[in-house]
Amino acid sequence: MTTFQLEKDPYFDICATLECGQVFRFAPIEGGYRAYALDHVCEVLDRGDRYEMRCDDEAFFRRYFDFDTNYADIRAGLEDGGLLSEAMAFGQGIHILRQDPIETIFSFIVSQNNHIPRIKGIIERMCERLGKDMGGYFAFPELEALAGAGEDFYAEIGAGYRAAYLDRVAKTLMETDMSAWNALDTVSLRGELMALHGIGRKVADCALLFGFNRFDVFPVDTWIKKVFAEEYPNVPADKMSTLLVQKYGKYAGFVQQWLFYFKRTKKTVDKSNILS
DNA sequence: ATCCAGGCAGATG
DNA sequence: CATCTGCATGGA
Repeated sequence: MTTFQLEKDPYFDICATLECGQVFRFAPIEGGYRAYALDHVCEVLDRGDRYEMRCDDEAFFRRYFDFDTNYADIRAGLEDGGLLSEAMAFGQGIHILRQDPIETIFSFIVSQNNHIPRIKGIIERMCERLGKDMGGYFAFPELEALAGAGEDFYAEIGAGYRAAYLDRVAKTLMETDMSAWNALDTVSLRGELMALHGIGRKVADCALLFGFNRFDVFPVDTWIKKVFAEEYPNVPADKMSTLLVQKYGKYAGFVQQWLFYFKRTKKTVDKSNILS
């Protein structure tokens, strides 16, 4: 275990970064969060003027949390003085994590037509039963373990109809040379992902954004559909996604994440206000 | 209880 | 090319 300190920055907030919906393996702890990625773990503790990072691999988590990207520059060209600016202020501390491609592929297959609490549970059970025991937590499973588990395993842990997708994608990827994928342009790489059974435009775009660091994408889910229902009436999700990439350009993925977090969280807040 | 969730594949106009 | 339907599960 190593520890390093991180001065507070207006454009990084651990809560917003983990809770915004891009990642499922984390948990709040006393004074901060514990985040898991592949076989690594990091505790992020709020010390007022700084974050204290306690982790097993400093270089891994400096990259994972995307501390080298200049968010002020990215934001500068995107402000619109309207809804987007409001969402950007709300999600001011979001960093797009640099997650593992395999972990994002399987996580977002699980996510389709599903609730976030259930998604977390299914992924957690995948790790508990197929991942390496790291002593206190479990690693995300190796592709070989995912491919050897069988469809019935995924059904047992509650994956529902996605069980067949998970099994088939794992087995297909075992036969796939993914090493050339990083050299592909975004559209070609999306094609490779969508060729996998159970991965459509939305899951592919999430993997591209969170697992392959492609920002010229705009995953369109039920929440984003609600945001743009008036601006793009009766436009199917995949076409809406293409239009939004054209509109927001090479940083469209950041815009998507701000709007998604804003819309989804605002709804929750509104509900609790009504109840209280 | 009924609806719905970070959608997808397959079938049908 | 566009639209429709079934799908497993469980939280709200």
